[in-house]
Amino acid sequence: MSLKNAILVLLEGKPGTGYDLAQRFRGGIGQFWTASHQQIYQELKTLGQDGLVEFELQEQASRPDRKHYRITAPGRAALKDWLQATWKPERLNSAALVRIYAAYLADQGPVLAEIERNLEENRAKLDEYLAQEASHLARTGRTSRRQALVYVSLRFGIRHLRNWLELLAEVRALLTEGRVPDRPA
Amino acid sequence: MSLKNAILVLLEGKPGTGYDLAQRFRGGIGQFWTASHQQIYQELKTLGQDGLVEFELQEQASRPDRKHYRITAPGRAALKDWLQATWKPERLNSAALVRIYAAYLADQGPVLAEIERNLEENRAKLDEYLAQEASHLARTGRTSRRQALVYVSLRFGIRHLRNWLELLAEVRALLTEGRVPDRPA
DNA sequence: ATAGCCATGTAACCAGTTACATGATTGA
DNA sequence: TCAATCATGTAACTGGTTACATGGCTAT
Repeated sequence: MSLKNAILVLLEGKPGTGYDLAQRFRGGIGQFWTASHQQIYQELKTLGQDGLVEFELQEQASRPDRKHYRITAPGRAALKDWLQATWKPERLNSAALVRIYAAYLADQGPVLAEIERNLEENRAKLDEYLAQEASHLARTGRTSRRQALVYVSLRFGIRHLRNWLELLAEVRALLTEGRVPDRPA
Repeated sequence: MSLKNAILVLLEGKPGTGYDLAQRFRGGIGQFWTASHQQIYQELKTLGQDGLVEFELQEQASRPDRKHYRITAPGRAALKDWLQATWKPERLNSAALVRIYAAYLADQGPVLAEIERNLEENRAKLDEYLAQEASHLARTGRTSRRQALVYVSLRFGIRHLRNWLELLAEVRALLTEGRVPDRPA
């Protein structure tokens, strides 16, 4: 249900091929929704059958022909309906958090190694996001509603990463030095 | 894969019926992993076939007999292996974030209504978590590694909720007053 | 040469949701 | 009397992952 709408959001922003969409799911909206190319091609097919998107064939020598998709009027309407519908409770399933929660059942070595790796990864991602934020703040002139929403979403992502980093640091301190935070979060 | 291990974690903590587990998935570990009773019963069946859990039938008059499950030695071993394995990248899929990201395509009314509802819900949940934190901090004496991990996980949950609340507040300010945050997150 | 990008897809499988089914007990 | 709690499950469906398949172009 939501993959469908995430695709419509992307195509509303800018038409493109399935391949393009797969790329775009790695940055921007990819913070909040991801999809593999297999899923995307499938979904585009159904969306096409339902008339919510349409494509133009661009023939190419030596490569598969490109299908350049764009959203249709019914597609826009469906998307708007979904955006205005009531949100249903989300389930967050994080294997990493389960592993941390139960880390007392494991040997420290391998767990700490994973934590280190994750700290690195998330620090790098945070730097990226911070750079994006800086470039937003450097922009002069009034911001469109759309840009503003992208920006507050980015802020959420930044704080989310910081939260993760803090968790990982606390877990590391706990496993290595036995230190437990003594003041409220 | 992870549902399986989440169940093993729960049973490691304390044996119980499928019904019990469904309850427990609402508090504590339920912050990070949720499952419906249908999933749980299915999974317990397969875990039983694989010898990772076993059950004792407790007959009851007038109600379905209870199957009291507990983890087995091979179950514990499998869980430990999983806890020590390398973490694979997680995909976070949040429909709510997609809706916010694309809210500029919708009428404000219904979106703001959902945001209000969500603010309420999350504030209530935050209060619960804060109460749990307070009761942890009030506890005297040394904490076991296990309790400490539960505690740092809880702290993560608290900060996560605060992050959500901040996002929702920023979106509301944006949609109602057109106010865009002007200082870094 | 070898890896990575471009560009599409199918098939088998695993995970999760929704709907259906039963039925006594307890408390408001 | 109505809703919630206890206690189990099946069946159909939808969503998502993994593996497989093709094949030229470009940069190192």
